[in-house]
Amino acid sequence: MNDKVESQYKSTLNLPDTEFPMRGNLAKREPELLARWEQIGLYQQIREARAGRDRFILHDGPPYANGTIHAGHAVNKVLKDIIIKSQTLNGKDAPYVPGWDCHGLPIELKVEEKVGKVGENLSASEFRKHCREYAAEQVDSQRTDFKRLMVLGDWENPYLTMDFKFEADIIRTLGRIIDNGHLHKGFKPVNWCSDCGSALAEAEVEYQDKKSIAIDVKFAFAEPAKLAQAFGIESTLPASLVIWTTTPWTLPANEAVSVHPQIEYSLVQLTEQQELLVLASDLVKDALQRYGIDDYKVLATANGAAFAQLPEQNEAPFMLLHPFIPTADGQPKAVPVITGEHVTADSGTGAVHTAPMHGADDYVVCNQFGIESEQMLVDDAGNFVATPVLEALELAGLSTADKGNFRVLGLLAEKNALLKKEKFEHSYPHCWRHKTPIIFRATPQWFISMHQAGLLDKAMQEADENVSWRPSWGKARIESMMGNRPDWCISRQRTWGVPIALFAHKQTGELHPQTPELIEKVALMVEEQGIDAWFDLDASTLLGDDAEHYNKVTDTLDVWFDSGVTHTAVCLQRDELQMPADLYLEGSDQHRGWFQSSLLTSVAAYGHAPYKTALTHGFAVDGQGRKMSKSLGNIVEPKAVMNKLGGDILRWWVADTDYSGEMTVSDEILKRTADAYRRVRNTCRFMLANINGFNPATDMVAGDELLPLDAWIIAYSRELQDTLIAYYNAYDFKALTKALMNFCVSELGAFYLDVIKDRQYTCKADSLPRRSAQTALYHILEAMSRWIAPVLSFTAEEIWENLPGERTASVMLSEWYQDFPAVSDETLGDAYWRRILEVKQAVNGALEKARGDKTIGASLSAELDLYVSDALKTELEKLGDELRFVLLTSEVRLHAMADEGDATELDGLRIQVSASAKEKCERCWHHSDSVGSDSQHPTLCQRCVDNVEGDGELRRYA
RNA sequence: AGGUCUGUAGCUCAGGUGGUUAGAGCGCACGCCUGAUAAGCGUGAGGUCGGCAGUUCAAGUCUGCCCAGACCUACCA
Repeated sequence: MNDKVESQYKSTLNLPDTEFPMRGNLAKREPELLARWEQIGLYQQIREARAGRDRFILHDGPPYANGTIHAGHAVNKVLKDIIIKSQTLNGKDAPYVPGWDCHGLPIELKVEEKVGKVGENLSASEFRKHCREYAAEQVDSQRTDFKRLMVLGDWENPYLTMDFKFEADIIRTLGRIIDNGHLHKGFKPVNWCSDCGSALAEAEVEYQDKKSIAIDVKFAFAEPAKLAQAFGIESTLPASLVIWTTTPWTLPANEAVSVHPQIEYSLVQLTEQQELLVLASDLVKDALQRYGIDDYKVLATANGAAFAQLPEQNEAPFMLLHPFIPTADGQPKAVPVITGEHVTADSGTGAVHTAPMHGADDYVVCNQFGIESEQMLVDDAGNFVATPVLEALELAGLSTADKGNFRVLGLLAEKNALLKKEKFEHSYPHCWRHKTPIIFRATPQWFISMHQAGLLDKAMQEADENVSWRPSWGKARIESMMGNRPDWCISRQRTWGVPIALFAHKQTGELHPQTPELIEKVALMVEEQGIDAWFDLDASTLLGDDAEHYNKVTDTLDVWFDSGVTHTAVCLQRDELQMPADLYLEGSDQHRGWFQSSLLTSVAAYGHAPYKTALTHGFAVDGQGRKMSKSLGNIVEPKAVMNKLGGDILRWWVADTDYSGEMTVSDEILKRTADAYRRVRNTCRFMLANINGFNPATDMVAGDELLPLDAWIIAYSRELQDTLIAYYNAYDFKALTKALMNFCVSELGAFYLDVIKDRQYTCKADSLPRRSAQTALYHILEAMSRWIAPVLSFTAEEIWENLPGERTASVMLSEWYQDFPAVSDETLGDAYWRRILEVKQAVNGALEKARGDKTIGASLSAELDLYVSDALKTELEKLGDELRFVLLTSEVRLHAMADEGDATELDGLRIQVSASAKEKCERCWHHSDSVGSDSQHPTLCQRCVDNVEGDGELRRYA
């Protein structure tokens, strides 16, 4: 307290007082609030309170049930929560049912680490049990962290894609999509183990060194002269494109040769052989050396695009003759030269033998050019099948692993197409169980066709016409992605997934004629026992004698299908939800993911989109805008922020940041965020401290009795509320936080609160001047606690608890504040006070100058002489004697404009500041002639005497 | 490599249809107050509007190119 003696009159003041602490101590106290929410069943109470009201359905996209939550999770959940809470305050019934995506490979990998692989250490069924347990643990762990973010939802009843009922509904939805004619059976290359006789998942493949035979093979151009022209020269010599491969056995399945459009190729003339070869320019030297040819010359060069088909072209400019596969009429089979981005000039020849049945890249590139193989030439055991052509070539029945491979080499040699053959050791995929090399082999896979029943067209139409994409570029994004996508391959060769519960005829591959009924039967079983019901099922149980003719499909569904059908398994199943949902809200990556899988499955099953609006947010990145990564060490973990700064700080950050692009987080940003939070908090605290002793039931001042300044701030607040609600409804939270902040700083901090302090502290406790201001503060707090509730969920509740009067158990059980008193003052309205603020600003400038001169210190030690225009004078006189309270000075004298004082930024205003020579009142600190006029209180001014023991001073304006 | 998006003071953000010295809040510096005090009030200093070129009498705002970053394409949720 320094050496100053505390005034004996201090006890006669009404100083601010509140239990509401200056510092939030959020990390410690937020969990206490969460416990209380849980204890009173807040989420359920809100449901009951909003039962029957208009609904707002934000449907939760399921995060994957693996790993601790990161900033991206936090952003997503908090944004959802802000929307849910603001809609709840709108009076809507806005349930939030969180969910998790539980099947799939990442969980399989985690479980494998723990218990080993299926078939080695345990059965598939046991493995699935472990997966289920693991996923449940992950859900629990993530749920705890999500709740800690103060996200309100039905956490005790979330949806899990591994719930038996959910699994059954996935199968039912698949059935519906099949009924609508979208299912299609096709071929696609997968990892295939000839020993297992089955496809392997990526996780079942391990890489080991393998010795292969690498060969360089000539593919002769059908029209060599034309080729020479493409290189800009004339020649009639035979010409070949040379490919290099380590899998000779795939050559019978060749359908094309790929070159890179931008790589340069050389046309090389072999002097001795009198023929031309096309090789990537960078590889000419190596290749010819490999072939033992040193007598050659490069005739010309050209980019691949000059002699190969581009995706936008309808036909290939050049065809090659397959070295040994004939067509039906005995002529060599012709295959096109195409361009592919997968081609490199790092090794080989720069031209890639392309067999869509045996390579992933090959399949993709052939798809692009509409090239399809008619038949799979290799059987389940890895042997060539017996087609007439292969029989004639003596390939039929030979194993691709050895004899078949050698026979291909022989054929090439016979046809003089083999330039080189050598041993080649490389890393090659092997079956994890048999430790044998695998092959790429196209197998039957299930697809959802984009075209056969018009799915793509309808989905595009829905996206275009019936969904609002926000930001608007989301529409172009998803349309472009869907437009380019191939048929959706929904088959996976996995253990932990929902089965494609179908029976396919052993010979024809046709689905069983009773498929719809069978699917429902299976679904009922899965509903009881989970997906194991299918895997354990003996086909004869359902098919009877038919079983011998049908294969039970054991592929699992792509997990995107699982999460894609939440519209059915969740929105249609839960009474509190509905479909289509009002809003899906996910990261921008989900245009390719969930937004799309949901749209496609919904359109396929029901013919319409599952959401009315798709809102997107960006990714959390570091202060420099770079993605977070372990190696950069720039990861911001929600948990750490939570434990250090608190959830409300993190939530304010989410709200304050423009989520339409990348969202930057760093220590500095969070520090600024915490600063902003403290400002809002302290403003509320000051208001709470100043309604100390105010009982709204008995002390509230009626609208028409309020002092004009108080009426103004109430009217201002009411208008601000409309603005804030509009921001919430537009999901523009950064505008909201800025508006809130500005209100606290400008209208309140720098003006209203500063001005009313004198009245609050010095007037009689129960006087009209004080009660009027308290009435205003009370209304503002009632409104403010709701304004901030969707964002600052903890702090809002804290204010709520500290407000006087009967109220609900949580601010979230209320709606936007509607009990502002009707106030209207035409003469002293908003325009008037804005004018006063301009004057105050000019006065501040003058006071600051006087302070610099050491003329004054505190503004109450100053007196003002204002030289003003007639118009301004009329305005200022409206406040009479109380102008000094607004300007926070001891005295203000108004004069007609004259050449006195200093000019200000305002035209009609000149100001003279002087230090008051009058006595300072010990109690109110104003300087006044009246100090000492009462002998009982020699250190007080007259109005303080009135306030201490008289009837109290009168205030009419401020 | 391609597609989409983003780039305004140290930080977070405003800046309809191009038009005076580019704004706000925070932070920072300085000052005041000590009856909001690990607070509050005031004043002030900070910007090549990512860069370059162009259209125009005039561009942060239109066009092109470039740079940096993010997301998506290699079936991975």
